[in-house]
This record gives sequence, C-alpha cells and structure tokens, in this order.
Amino acid sequence: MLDPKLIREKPDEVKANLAKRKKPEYIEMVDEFLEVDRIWRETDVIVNELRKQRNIYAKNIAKAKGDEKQKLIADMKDINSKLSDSEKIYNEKQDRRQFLLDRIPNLLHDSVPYGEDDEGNVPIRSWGEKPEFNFTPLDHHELLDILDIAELERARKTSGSRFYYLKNDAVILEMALMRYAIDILRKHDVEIFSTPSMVRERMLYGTGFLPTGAEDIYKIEGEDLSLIGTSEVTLAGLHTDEVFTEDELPKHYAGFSNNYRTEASATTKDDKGIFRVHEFKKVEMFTYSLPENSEAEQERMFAIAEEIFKGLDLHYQVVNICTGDIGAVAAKKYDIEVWLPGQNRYREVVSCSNCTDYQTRRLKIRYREKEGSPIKGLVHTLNSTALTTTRPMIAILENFQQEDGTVLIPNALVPYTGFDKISPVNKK
RNA sequence: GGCGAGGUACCCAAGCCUGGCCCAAGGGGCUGGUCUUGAAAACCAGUGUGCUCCGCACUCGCGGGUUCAAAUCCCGUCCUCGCCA
Repeated sequence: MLDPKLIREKPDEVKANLAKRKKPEYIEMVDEFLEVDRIWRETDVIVNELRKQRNIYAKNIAKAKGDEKQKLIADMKDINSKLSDSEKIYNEKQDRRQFLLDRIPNLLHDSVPYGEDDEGNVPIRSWGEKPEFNFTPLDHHELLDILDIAELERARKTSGSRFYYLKNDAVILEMALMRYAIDILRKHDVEIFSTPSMVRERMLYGTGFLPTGAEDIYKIEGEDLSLIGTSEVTLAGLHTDEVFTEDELPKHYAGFSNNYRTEASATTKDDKGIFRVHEFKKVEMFTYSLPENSEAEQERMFAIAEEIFKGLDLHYQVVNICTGDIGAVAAKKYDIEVWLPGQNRYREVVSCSNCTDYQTRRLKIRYREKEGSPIKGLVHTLNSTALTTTRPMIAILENFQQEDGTVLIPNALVPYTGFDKISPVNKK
C-alpha cells in the first residue's frame, strides 16, 4: 500500500511513476482515489463536528434534570440522525478509498528499466559459460526418466498434473540443495527459520498476495488459513504490528518451507517434468531494513544468491526486471536466470525484490531510534530466493549430463549428497 | 473438542460488577526543556491514528447491538494462557 498522503500531495509524481507500468487502470485508480479521498475528508470534517456536538450534549444530559433533560435528549436524537446519514457516506467513501489503496501498486525505483513485458527485461551481466555438448543434450524430464529418480506419470494419478514424486538419489539431491544453501546463509550470519506452510489471510494481504492474486493461492476450506507460495509471507508476518529499535536492524532472515502455488494463470507450455509445479521446497531470504539502507541491502542479498549459483557451477545471467514485468509489490527486482541446455534458454531461478514500505504499511511494522523513543517510520522489507529444489535440480541435470545419461553432481554438493554422480538404471 | 482466566497506548497496569467530568488513572522507558562544569536527582512538557493540525474527532483485540450516552451492558467472532479430553 502506498502512503495516502503521498498520493494526495504529489499526485502527478505518483501517476508519472505508475504510468511506467503500462496499465492505464492504475492512473484511473489514482484519479478516483483523489476524488474519493477528497469527499471522504470533507465528510470526515462534518462527521467530526457532529460527533463533537454529540459529546457535548451527552455531557450536558448527564448534568441536566427534568424537562431540560428531556429537551436535550430530543435534540440529541436529531443530531444522531444527521450523524448516521453522514457516517453512511463516510463509511462508503472510506471503503472505496481502501479498495483502491489495496490495488494501487508500489512506486518503481528510477533504475528499473522501461519495458512493455518480459521482453523488456535487461540482462546486466552473466557468469560462467554455456556448456558445450558433442551430443544432443536431453531435457530434464527425459533425464529423470533415464535415471529413474522421479515418478511423474503416477503423480498425475495420485495428485494431478504439476505434481511429482522424487525418489532415491533425487531425494538426497533435494535435501543436499537445501542444506547447501542454508550453510552458505549461515556463513553470512543469516538467521534460519523453518516456517509454517499455512497462514492467516491478514499475512497474505499484508505481503500483497491479496486481494489481487487470490486465484494463485490454495485456501483451506472453512478455515482462515491458506497455503503459502513462499516463506516471504511467514517471515514478513513474523513481526506484524511490532516496532523495531534501530540497533535491531537490519534483520537478515531466511525461511525454509514448502511452497504451494495453483499456477492458475500459467501457460501449459512448461507442463512437462518438474519445471512448473504446485509444490516445491525453497530457502528464501528475507530482510527487514532501515529505509535508507534498503538499496544496499538488496545488493547484499542478491550477491548471496549469486554466490549460491556460482558455487553450483551453473551458468546464469542477471536480469533487471522491467517496468512492464515487475510485480505490484516490488519497487525494484533482479532475477537470476540459469542456462538450461535442454530448453536452450535462460530460465528464472531467483527473484530478488526490494518492497520498500509497501508491505510494512499494511503489516504495521515500524521502527524507532531506541527503546521507548517515538516511532520514526516504517521499515523496508526485501526478499530473495536463495535456492529452490526443482529448478536448480533441472539445471544440474541438464548442464552436467554426460553422453550416456549420467549426471555429475557439482563439487559443492558432494559433501551433502555423499555421491558425485547419478547414473542411469535399467528399468524393467 | 470441553471448561476456565484473560486481551487497555512503546512496556507494565487501574478502570468494567454499579454506563455519564474516561478528551483512559498511575508507573516505567524514551524525547525535549529547566537546573548543573557535566551527570544523577527533581520539576515541567511531550511520547497511537486521522483531519481544515494553537482545534477537534477517533482509538480500550475485532465486528455488530442496546442507549441521549459504551473501555464499561448484550450478542457474535478472533487470539493468548491454563486445566481437561
């Protein structure tokens, strides 16, 4: 949520910023907000004045006696009827105002490149090199089959499309990836959490996954609980309504969790294998920062994400996400796109966002100089993938495949897996 | 799941039974000021949100209701803690 005062006081700046997102409805929302906000405030004055009258009368009635009291009570009823009329308008305008605030996205940082859609994302650097093959590299789903380390067809039977079983060496590899990432984070003094997989609605609203985006979330029937799509939600929610002191910040957190996504709006192109799935495990970095430090914190966080992928010897490029592709919550976002030989293209494996105060305004997470001193403002939040299970696994399979189908395990993972390759098995 | 006790501002906490100087006592912390060479102590002021900001209104977990008037009474609901299952 944006600061309503900012929209009111600098509407042209806000609109110019939102215009970069190439969605005219945002501009319309701002215009409507300005109008609704104006009426809301005018009504607020009227309501306040009537309430003041009511309070004065209430006190006088308490003191008055007999006929005088009866007269005052009659007058009071008149005031109350006027008040209830004004309050009705006031509440309507307030609801509409909030509705709009809930849907206007965050302001973009100046360094976000302009672009219409994901074609406009700007690669800013790359690391490593594409592997050379003197044979035609296989797709990851073919490799999963040859190596016999997953059940894809049968997963359709038990759970439906976009679910999967991993088995044997793939299970070890999955855990190894998580442990590998966690150890790197611990080296950087990040606090590690294993978080709930379900949260209350308030947390999803607070992090910006609601009200827009409800179709991507699995909701538990009859409960105020939904499955998280990322531990960003649980880690952001952790300090809801709290007030940090400056010396407590930044908080460098990371969450390990299962993640659930309906992928309702996804295309069917990535259906094969485990590229786009409803459930996966992830280590997610999450930072609470002073406003003035959030830009530096984003660079710091992203450097750790890169370190993780460098350690896996995976060739990748870094992309600055453009105005047309960035989400509603982020002010600025970097992705890591890893090279997938089986698809012959780069694919997203990391997303690192500075959400500034967009989430903390909703979650009411603030800071003050020290214990007991007045509140100074809202903290900034940032999140970044550290490592997921499925896509990095795909990258390892496709990049380190040998002609006979054997897949070599990156050196950094061997201490965690206990094996340095996965070889094809002869299935009956 | 059942029963019980609770939820008051940054923290602690009174008020609730018996509705009305509660525009929420008091304490702590913090900020500013007076004083001091400096500090402590003491004293004064400030310390939730909104607005047309020397003034008002809102805020007692949340949402309804009763009433001229609700932190206080009623209903619903969420959460926390305890005991039981």
